[in-house]
Amino acid sequence: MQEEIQQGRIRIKDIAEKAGVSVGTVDRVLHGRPNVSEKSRIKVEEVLKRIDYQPNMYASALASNKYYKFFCLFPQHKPGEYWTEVEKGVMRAQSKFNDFNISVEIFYYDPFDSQSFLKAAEQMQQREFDGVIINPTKVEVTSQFTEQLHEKEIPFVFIDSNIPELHPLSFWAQNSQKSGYFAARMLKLLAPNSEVGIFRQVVSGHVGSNQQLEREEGFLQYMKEHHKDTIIHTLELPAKNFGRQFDIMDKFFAEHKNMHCGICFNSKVFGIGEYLEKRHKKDFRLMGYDHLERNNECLRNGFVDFLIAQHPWKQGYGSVQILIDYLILKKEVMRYNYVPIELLTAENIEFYNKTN
Amino acid sequence: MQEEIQQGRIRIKDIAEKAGVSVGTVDRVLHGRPNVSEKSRIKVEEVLKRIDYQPNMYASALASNKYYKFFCLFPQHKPGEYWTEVEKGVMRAQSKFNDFNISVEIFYYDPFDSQSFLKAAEQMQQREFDGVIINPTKVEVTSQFTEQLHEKEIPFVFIDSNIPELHPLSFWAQNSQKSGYFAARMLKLLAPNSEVGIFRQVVSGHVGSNQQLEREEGFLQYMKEHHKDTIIHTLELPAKNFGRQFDIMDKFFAEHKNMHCGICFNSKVFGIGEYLEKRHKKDFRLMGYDHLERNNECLRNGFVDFLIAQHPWKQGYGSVQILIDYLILKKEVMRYNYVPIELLTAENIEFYNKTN
DNA sequence: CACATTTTCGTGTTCGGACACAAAGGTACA
DNA sequence: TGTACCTTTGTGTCCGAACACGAAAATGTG
Repeated sequence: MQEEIQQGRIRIKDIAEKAGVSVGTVDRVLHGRPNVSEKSRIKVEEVLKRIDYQPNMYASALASNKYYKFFCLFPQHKPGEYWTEVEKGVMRAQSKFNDFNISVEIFYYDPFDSQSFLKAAEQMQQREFDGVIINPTKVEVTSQFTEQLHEKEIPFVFIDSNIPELHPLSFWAQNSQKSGYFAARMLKLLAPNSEVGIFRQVVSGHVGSNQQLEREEGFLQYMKEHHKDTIIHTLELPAKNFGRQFDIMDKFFAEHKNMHCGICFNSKVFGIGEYLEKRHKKDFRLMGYDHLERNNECLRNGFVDFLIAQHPWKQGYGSVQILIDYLILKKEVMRYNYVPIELLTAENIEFYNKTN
Repeated sequence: MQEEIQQGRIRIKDIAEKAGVSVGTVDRVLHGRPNVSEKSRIKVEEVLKRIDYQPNMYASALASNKYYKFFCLFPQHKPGEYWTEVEKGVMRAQSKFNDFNISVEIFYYDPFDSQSFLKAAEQMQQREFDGVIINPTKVEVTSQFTEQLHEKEIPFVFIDSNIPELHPLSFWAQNSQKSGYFAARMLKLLAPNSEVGIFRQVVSGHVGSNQQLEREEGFLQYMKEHHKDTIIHTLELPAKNFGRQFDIMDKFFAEHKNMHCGICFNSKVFGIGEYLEKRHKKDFRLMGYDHLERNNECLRNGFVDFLIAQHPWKQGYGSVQILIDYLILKKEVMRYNYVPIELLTAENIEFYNKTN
């Protein structure tokens, strides 16, 4: 079958022949470049209307011989944490689309220090780049950066959470509210009649991330709609060494003898799981977020029952793809991209795959 | 940033310069073609060892100017059924990789008539093709075709289920046994103390598909390991108009008053769900397989509680990708590809997305 | 050593599209 | 009618890799 010519493929040359003009003219029409007479333009457009021309993107990228630089702005993190997976996705996309002549560079900010976000942004702006992937922080801070990007007409994609009013090109995230709602349904199945504990991560006294708040909101909404009488207790624990405050936790559990299930709206649930393990507390059903090695370990040991995963890998990969589609392939891009809300259990976790 | 030359990219030309030979010689070494002196070969191989050469696949595909034809052999089906989604994935891959000069053609067989499989295979063999995606039927039948493929050295990928002893290039499927095991865990959560009903699809008296059998096997294993005392009732229903045999079903439900949950190990669970709806039977928890419009409708109405999805779209897309990686990009391919075992509920189904 | 044959190797063309450049056509004005 | 200038159009080169072809070098044979 090889060595044959496929009839289906239409080239610029074919269009030129059909329209009775040269390839140069077709090229000018296709790209909306000037210096084409009305007569020629119409001839070409007629042909384009009749046929379905799909340019060979690889030939195109090859010929244009351009180089694209994408920057990422992510929170600082330790290896093995949530953002490591996002980065893996980004890097995978970079190598996968390497032949388009792209490269990606990651910048970091301290999520607990908003000045740090702007400092990193400033560093980036001293260099040239064609697109950015941003994990947004507070609106007032993020907007300072994105306004400059809008001015320079540099597209940006939000990742992991979204701020629609800053008008990103697109975003990749999970619907936090709905995922909290789903979590509530699942927790109620695990422990239908139990009081519920919520383990909050706080930084200097208040919940840092919007995501955590939105998940809790969805969770509470489900309870209001379906199980109004459920009693909920909340324990606030500092982000540093989350779950290692054994004395506070002992007290919390001792005070609520009828609380046999709980949830943690961030990826640090292993902190609680490991506490339960230390205390040999097997009668407590626990849920949390994200496919991290330490969380998975708890799942396998039975100290976490369910994890909700949000495909960080896919978010990273997808964000790069969005920029490529928009800048290089000139395709329409989806303005919103929600990752699925997935339930991981000891029984299905081995098949939660990270490949594309 | 555009218009710059990226330092990182290495071309054949660069290798030639470093090795002090011409591009022709480098090309011969890279492809293992003859007519290269030992001396030149070593010079080139030295350079290749030092650097990490990643050929520009798009330039390569462009230059080779080959055309690849892939065939699929799938079961006949009506629109909207499971296999429609697989086909969508295949077609998406075809258009996505169109610039590699590939095209895909689908052949069908009657899953209840094994002669039909071989007839379709024969039809295919009268034409030329470079790779096949096969949904295997019985081993004895499938092997007749795959042996011929091995002789001709045409690679084939199994989809939806696997027969390892026929040595496919790769396969894409869900682990049926584990997915049944997972289903059992979930059903036990839904109705912890209830007797269980299994709704089997049978054709002329016996279960047609391996997949259904393996899922049931996994299901029973979970029950044996964790809930030995669970009472299970089985109802066999013919594939034609599955779930429309109201009289038989009425009898089944009447006979088992303590049976408040059930499962159906194939994608036709909507048949049972719609029965429950007609009978206004809200006290029965039902599980089934696959993201089909009629199943989703049952999920939304509350007559099916959980669906297990198996990414048919991804299986189709992935199978084409395997053939491309192997034949065109000459990459190592994964020999086994399991799709995740995903739980769909009314709360998360809207985010079960089919995009890549 | 002359000549034929085989092996080795470099050059040139090709793929489809982007873009530079030059040639041709058109218009304006003295 | 000639010249200047702008618009329109076609041609040629390039991107990176594949492969055909022919030249050069090595080997074989009488």
